[in-house]
Amino acid sequence: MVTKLQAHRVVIHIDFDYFFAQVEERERPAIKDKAVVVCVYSGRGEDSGAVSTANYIARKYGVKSGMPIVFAKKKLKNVEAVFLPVNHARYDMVSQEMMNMIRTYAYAFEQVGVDEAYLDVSKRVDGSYEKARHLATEIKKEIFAKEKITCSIGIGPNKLVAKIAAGRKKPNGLTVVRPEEVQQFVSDLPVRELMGVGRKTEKKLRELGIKTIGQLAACNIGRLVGVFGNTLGNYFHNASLGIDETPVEQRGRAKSISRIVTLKQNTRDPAVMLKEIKNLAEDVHSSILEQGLSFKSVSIVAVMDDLTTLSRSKTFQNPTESLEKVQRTAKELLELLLKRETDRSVRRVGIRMSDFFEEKGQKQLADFSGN
DNA sequence: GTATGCTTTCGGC
DNA sequence: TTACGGCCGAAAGCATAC
Repeated sequence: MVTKLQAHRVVIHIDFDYFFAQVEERERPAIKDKAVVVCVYSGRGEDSGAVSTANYIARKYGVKSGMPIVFAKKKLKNVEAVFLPVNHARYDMVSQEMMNMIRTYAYAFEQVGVDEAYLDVSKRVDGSYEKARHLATEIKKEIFAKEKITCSIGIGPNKLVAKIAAGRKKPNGLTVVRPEEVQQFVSDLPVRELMGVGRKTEKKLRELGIKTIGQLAACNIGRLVGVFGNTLGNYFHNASLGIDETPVEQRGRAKSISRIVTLKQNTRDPAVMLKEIKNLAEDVHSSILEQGLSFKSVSIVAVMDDLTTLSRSKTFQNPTESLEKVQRTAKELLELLLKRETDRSVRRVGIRMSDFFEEKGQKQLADFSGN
């Protein structure tokens, strides 16, 4: 039998520090010493909406992502603070510049969202964690020199460990975890550090007496599968041991595109909702066509007054590009949803399209039409 | 039974 | 405790096909 000596991988995870707020700071030096809170305003009332990101000064006072804006204002009531609306177009531009710099360092590159990336640098550093540390320092230097943005970096033998490592020292941190240190490194950390463990899963695990990753590792795998199902149970078991074989690879195009808005006021009037949904549909539809795609599935979403989310969806027999078909389908789906929902009123509505197909002739058509 | 497809919900950032 | 965005991917749950 032929055996191949498999050297350990060396994976880098890069996380841009408090990204949206840092971009705002960079562009308005005057706010740098203040609490900066980047907000998603919902358009109902002065301060309705949620916090997207805050700088570390604001965090010191307990401001967190996802928190209602009014809550953040209370926390910062005796502090010099700046509240700004999100400017996604701006952050996307900065992100792209940064990602294009970073990707040149790696044999394999994977962007995650707007502010995170994985690099497989095994070849580049010849399996050496010392070289990887040096490389990471260089990357940080170049990013700061060219973009004036700091980031936190984690290095490990796989994506799981690299990501957790990046989160250990923030902002502007660098954490290296060598293969032989993995067990020791993860075992005392709270399970919350694992990707896929949020508030709900954390609670479920706590009810099983599991608080740390080490305790998770000690838990019988059958028990985990019993509680979380096959996929998640096995994932948790492997993750608790710092095992993750998933490759660093470029992500393809999005599998769904959606838009959602908060209504001016809660309503049960289908006409009001449909008007909004039709607008959103136009938006999503044009974005899909711009990418030369057709689609097969449409779903609508309603967030009720108690913040529970309901959805209805429909998949066509064949892919289509028709906006009219989307809007007609959305209307049917909305009626279907409201028929079953008699007491609560609706706070937010949205639309989501998925099941994309490449439209082969699209490019030429676009050229002829002058687009 | 297993594979596959569709709908709805969950959870992370 | 307050009051509450806008996305995304993927799992769960169920139905149908072979």
